[in-house]
Amino acid sequence: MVVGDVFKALADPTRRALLDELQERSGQTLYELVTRLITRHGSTSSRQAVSQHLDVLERAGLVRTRREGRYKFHDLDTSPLRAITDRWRLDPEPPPPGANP
Amino acid sequence: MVVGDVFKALADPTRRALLDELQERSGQTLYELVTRLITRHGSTSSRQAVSQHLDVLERAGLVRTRREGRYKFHDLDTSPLRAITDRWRLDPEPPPPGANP
DNA sequence: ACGATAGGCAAGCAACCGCTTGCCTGACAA
DNA sequence: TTGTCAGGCAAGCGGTTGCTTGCCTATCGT
Repeated sequence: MVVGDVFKALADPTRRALLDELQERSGQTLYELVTRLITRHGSTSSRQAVSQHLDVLERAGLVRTRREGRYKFHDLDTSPLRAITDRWRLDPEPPPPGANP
Repeated sequence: MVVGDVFKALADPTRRALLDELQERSGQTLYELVTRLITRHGSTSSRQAVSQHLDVLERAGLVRTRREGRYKFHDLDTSPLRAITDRWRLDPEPPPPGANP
C-alpha cells in the first residue's frame, strides 16, 4: 500500500523537518540537509540517520532525487499528500453547528 | 506534539479503515465498527484491538465520542487533517503542464 | 435479582522502527 | 596515485507498537 508508506513517512518529526527544509530550499544534498537540520531545527541526527530518513521519504514518493557526479540532490514532491485531502473530503471550513445564526 | 499523533494515527491501515467507516456512517458503536470492519473491509481485528485503535484516533483528535447509557458513539472529525494542507501548501489542483492547451 | 450486553484495564509478547557502528564504493583535486 | 569528500550497505541494539489474554465495571431487559 502506497498510502500507508506516505503516512508512516510523515509520522516522524525529523522527516517532517526534512520536508520543511526541502520546501524552503529545493535541491539540497545529504550533507546540506544534515547541517541545516542541526543549525535551524535543533536536530541531533547523524548523517546515516538522515540518509535513512530520506530513503523512507523517497520510497513514499514525497522526495525525488537526481544524481550529478558525486552529489545527490533532493527535491520535495507534495503530490502524494493530495490523496489525503481526496480521501476524507476536506472542505475549506467546517461551519460549527448552531454557532453562527 | 499533536501533529505527530495525527500522522501516527493515520499510519495504520485498520485505523484508516475505521475513519472510512465513520465517514460513511457516523455515530457507530465499538461493536458495530468491529462487525463492519470484518464484513466490509476484510479485517480480522478483535474487539480489543479496535478499541485500542479508536483510543489512538481519539487522542489524535480524529474521532469524537459521546456516551449514552451503555453505548459509546464515535464520530469522525477531519479538522486535524487541515494542518497537513496548511503546512505544505497544497493547491486545489496541480495544473498538468502542457496537458490541456 | 440475574443474566446478557457494551465497554474498559492491564500485563505480556512478537514484530517493527529509529539509530548507531563499522566498513565500503565512487567521484574529484592535488 | 593518493587523499578527501559525498554517499551507500548491513548488522545490531533499545524502545515502541499492535495485538492477545484474562479479568473487571456498568447498563439494560426480564
